[in-house]
Amino acid sequence: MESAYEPKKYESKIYKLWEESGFFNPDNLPNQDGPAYSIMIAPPNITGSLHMGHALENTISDILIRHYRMKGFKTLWLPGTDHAGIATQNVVEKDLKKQNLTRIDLGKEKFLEKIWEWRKKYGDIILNQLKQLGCSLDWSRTRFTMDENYQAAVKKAFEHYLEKGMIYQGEKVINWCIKDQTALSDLELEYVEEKGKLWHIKYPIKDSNDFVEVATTRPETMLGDTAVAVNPDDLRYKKLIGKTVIVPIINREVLIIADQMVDKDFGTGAVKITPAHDMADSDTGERHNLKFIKVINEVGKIINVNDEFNGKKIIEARELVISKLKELGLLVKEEEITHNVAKCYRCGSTVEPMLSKQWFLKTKLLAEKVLTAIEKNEVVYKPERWKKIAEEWLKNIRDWCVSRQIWWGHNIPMEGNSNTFDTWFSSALWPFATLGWPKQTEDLKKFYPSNVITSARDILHLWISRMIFSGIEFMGEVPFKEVYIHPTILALDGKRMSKSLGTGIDPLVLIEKYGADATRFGLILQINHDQQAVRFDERSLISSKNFINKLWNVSRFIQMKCEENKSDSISSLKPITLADQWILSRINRLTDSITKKIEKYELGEAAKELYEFTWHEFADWYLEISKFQNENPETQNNTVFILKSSILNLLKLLHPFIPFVTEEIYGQLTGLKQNNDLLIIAEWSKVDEKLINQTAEEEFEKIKNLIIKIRNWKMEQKITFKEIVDYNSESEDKAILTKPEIKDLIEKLTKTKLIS
RNA sequence: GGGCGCAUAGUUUAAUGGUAAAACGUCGCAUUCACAUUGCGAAGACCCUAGGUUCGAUUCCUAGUGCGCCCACCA
Repeated sequence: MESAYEPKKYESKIYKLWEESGFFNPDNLPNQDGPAYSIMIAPPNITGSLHMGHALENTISDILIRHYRMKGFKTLWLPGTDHAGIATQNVVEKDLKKQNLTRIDLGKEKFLEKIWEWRKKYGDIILNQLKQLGCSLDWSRTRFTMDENYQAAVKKAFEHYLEKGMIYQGEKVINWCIKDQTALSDLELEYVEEKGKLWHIKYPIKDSNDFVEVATTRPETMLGDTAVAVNPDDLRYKKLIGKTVIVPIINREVLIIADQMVDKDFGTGAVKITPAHDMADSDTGERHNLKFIKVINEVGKIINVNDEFNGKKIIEARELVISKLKELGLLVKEEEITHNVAKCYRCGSTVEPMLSKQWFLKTKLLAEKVLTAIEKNEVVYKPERWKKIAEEWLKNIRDWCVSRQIWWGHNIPMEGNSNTFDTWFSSALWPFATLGWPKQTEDLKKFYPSNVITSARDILHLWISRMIFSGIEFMGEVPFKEVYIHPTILALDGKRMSKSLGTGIDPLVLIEKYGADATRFGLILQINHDQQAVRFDERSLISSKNFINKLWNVSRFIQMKCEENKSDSISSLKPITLADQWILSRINRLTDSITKKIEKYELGEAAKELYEFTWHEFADWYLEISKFQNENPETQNNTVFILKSSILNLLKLLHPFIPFVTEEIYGQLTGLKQNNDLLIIAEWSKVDEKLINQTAEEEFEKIKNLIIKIRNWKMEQKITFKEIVDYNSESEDKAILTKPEIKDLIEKLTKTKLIS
């Protein structure tokens, strides 16, 4: 063993060893009778490359999987990727643009061919990156959301909903992305704060010289106005309710209606209603039976108005409306305003609400079933606060627009292939479609429901809630028992890590710099199971790298001692020193604590404890003491035995966190291997209650403190240890070290680093 | 507008109803020892502000401020 651990020398070799062993696959595990433990990966998009969120999330899952595997469970961690409709279509379109081509030029069939080619070439990059991180995923079960079987699952789900009358086609106001040419669901919007203008416009009241003043940020939509609404309790407008006003420019006569949705205090307190181009107005329109007049089309141009407006782009129409209003003297004022504008979560362009014929899934009953399951604790959220947030959304759920007008995706069966499903419609089936559903497979029986889903909070509704209702609907059972929402990784300044802002950190660069183990450990060290966000600090990875090197050298030392003393046939541990009792007690306590922490998702806490123990208890104290215990024939055998068993135990406890280096050490420590097997399937340590010894811990603590006092004293007085001893023996009455045993102990300690 | 989280050393984070711990950084000291990716030591914190509960608050409560995030039909 070299004196410094070099991750690059070992990591790929060890990963290969694991893959060849077959132990990532539950069917090859030695204990076939063990209970199942399964996790379905949150499938990364095929367009993606590994980011810090992935690195953290998958490290967490890998820790859990490795822990339970060692505990004898039949563990399955299933990998896969998501076809990611809009995202992928965008990427390939961009690629085509380099050759000055659009998807329209190619036509649907050719374009889809291109996407499949693209996916073949780049789609698995991210999975290979997970291998570099050390993830013990069962590659033999890798799934893709567009696989043949998965297509069957989506089809089956649609037919099921159709039969039950839960899915319907309807013309409703939906969010339309003009750039991507598709409908989007409510969850696929991002609200961005923007500076805009609020225009105050006078609408003349019919047969009078009076006006009603309305305010709008989108004046072009007045071309589709079919009412003006006021709050029924608004005294200013009470007498106007029921009167007719004339929408300027187009001179349409519309009614003034009363509706609670109007906020008296915003703008002028009177709202123009455009049912075909606003979500809220569409609801109002339905309540009051208003006409829906569509004036903006799918490509963002004006329709159904007149020759002057038809065919104009939204922004041109807006300018024209404003200038005409000015001419008419009906524009009261332009006000600067900051407001939230809905953007497409994929391309960032402004979303236009518009009337459109789409497929909708009725979600109310589905959501109610999820709420019941949550109430019955069939699915448990960790940390608990996410439960409330999930419930809030489920209680206020709206029907889900599941059709998309993009080409890349699952075809909607009834449609003669023109529309596709929302990517999330297929992702919602992930926990069982990956196991073979709708076929009743062995895997489905064994591994459904999974134990936990590990995820970022931003897809709590988009994905997790929808998986739960799909699971209940199709499998009759929640798809996972626990939802663990891990913290979000922020940049050091507390801002979001994002590629576009250039604040992202590439985990692969970190792996290159510090090794996969240090990257994993450094990440986990920074999190707290309860926390919402973490400011990523690279210094933690430096500490971790040093820690791993420390572990490496501790092992090297023990290996040396084992070679010096080959008698490992100790039948009893007597006589046993205080230090021996202490370390045995401590390591058993540690085993208990780490096991509990992992199972409660307290991984950061566990990592900190392992770091502290390995370095500052085992290495700093026991290893130093072992040096003189090793010189005494009476204590030598025990010491070597305890060193061996302790490091073995520590390697097991550390393995889920830093799998590569622990596996390598395990392999190198001659005589430590059990049945010549790999650490990945070594049996997780059991706590030996008999060895937990409170008294020994307290006694040892006293000696530690004494030694620390001596160190301090020595530093302050700037004298050597020899001078302390000499001073002591010269004058017994002035002695600092009165007890001869302590003097003796400290003399021994000079041979170590405890006092030097 | 509603909700959630956070606020502690220069920095990133712990813990705690009895004035606080670690890592990195800083400053000393050590060096043929498994490890300089090391060991030992030191300096460094009015624990965000204001009230309240309490014998006592950094910790519990309330309000405020700042930062981060989520939800919402502010047109």
